[in-house]
Amino acid sequence: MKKDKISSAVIRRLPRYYRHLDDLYRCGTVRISSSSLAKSMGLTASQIRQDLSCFGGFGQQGYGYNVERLRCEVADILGMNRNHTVAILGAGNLGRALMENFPFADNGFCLEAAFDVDPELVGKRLSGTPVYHVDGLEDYLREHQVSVCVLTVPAGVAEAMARRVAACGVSGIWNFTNVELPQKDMPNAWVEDVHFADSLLTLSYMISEEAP
Amino acid sequence: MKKDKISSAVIRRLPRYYRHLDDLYRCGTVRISSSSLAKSMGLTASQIRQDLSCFGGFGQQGYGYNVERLRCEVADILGMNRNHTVAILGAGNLGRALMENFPFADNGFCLEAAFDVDPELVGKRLSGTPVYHVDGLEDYLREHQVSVCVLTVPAGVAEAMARRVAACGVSGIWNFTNVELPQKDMPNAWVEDVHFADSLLTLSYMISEEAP
DNA sequence: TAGATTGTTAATCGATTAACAATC
DNA sequence: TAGATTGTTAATCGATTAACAATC
Repeated sequence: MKKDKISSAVIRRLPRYYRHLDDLYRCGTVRISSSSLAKSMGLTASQIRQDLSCFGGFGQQGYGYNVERLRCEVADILGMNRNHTVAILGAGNLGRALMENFPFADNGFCLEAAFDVDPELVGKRLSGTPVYHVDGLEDYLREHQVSVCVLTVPAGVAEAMARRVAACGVSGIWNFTNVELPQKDMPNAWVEDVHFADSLLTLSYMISEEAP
Repeated sequence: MKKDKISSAVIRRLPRYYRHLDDLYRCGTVRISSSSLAKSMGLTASQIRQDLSCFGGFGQQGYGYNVERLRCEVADILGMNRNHTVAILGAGNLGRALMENFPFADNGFCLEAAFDVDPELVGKRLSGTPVYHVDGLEDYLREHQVSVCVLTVPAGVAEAMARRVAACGVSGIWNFTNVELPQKDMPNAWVEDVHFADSLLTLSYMISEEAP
């Protein structure tokens, strides 16, 4: 039975379901039961059935789930077929690493532009993506529908940039800076953080504490 | 009262506590109560007191917490003062972005070496860090105590590299590849994932679903 | 002392797991 | 049909919040 409000615990598991289903699909697996998927993912079958049932009944008694169908359903739930667009703010090492290596298209995003202040970069293309000067950011955002801005700018300008793009109606900010952008200060945009330091410190705790 | 087994929910909040305490410390704040820290972090005071009490009693009734002291305690809990060392596997864009921009030292890690196969890079230094050929990885790890290896290699070789370093006694693997490295297959090393795609897809779900 | 705030115990809430009727 | 497996309801477990005595 479809649920109204999905808990964030469930949402955070969806991309992993997608990844596993995509692997299975590429391997040619046709069907899978909740229990075998659970086994390969290190979850319980109950949890998988509960999670999926938040969005509808995608399985069949006695059979399990059709991999291709379920993969598509999860992709749809995640919004992978909505022609989302993305612009990168800050074409330093990290910004370029994402431009050159991250498969935006495979995740349903079209990378359309990058912005920087470096005159060496502005006007060029990096991996096919045009780099514009940050001064033209607002004009660009007015003229192009951008769903998500990637924040790979220096920490000092992170908050200002976030406010600028949020004010222009961008729906999401993918924040790679170490700066906290409180959701309450960005009333119009969702903020998703990738805090490298938090991740490394978690690992630091684990290795300091005990062996796995 | 010190607890034995700390839940991962608590552990994942510790780096954020550290970040906020460090900010307060740098601003010269001397003391803080659980309720004002809670307010600025968007948590409840109860939760903060519960979390901290897993590790000991760091506060004082009627006063609150001494910022400098609590910052040090959290740093200690996180293992930031253990002279951890780190080596980067894969000096592509992402590896270089980490080498040049990520403050390993501020997080208690000493960046000692990078490994790659590119003859253009091997033998050089990047941001002061020597780059060695991957062929010498095992020899290096035998002679140097490396706590954590950063996995910024192409997906195709990720699992093989992970096994190699785990076999050499590395305690942690900081995994930036999109490949899943099941903890059960790495019995000796903790794996901490930074899955860019999972993060972006979570954001994709949020912006597809509703405004914040 | 009076006021403030902790650490901890108890109550509540939510998420995970187990069980099972429905059914392919 | 018999066996398998779902979707869902109920039971359990764990995490968060509330309350309050202790005490600085």
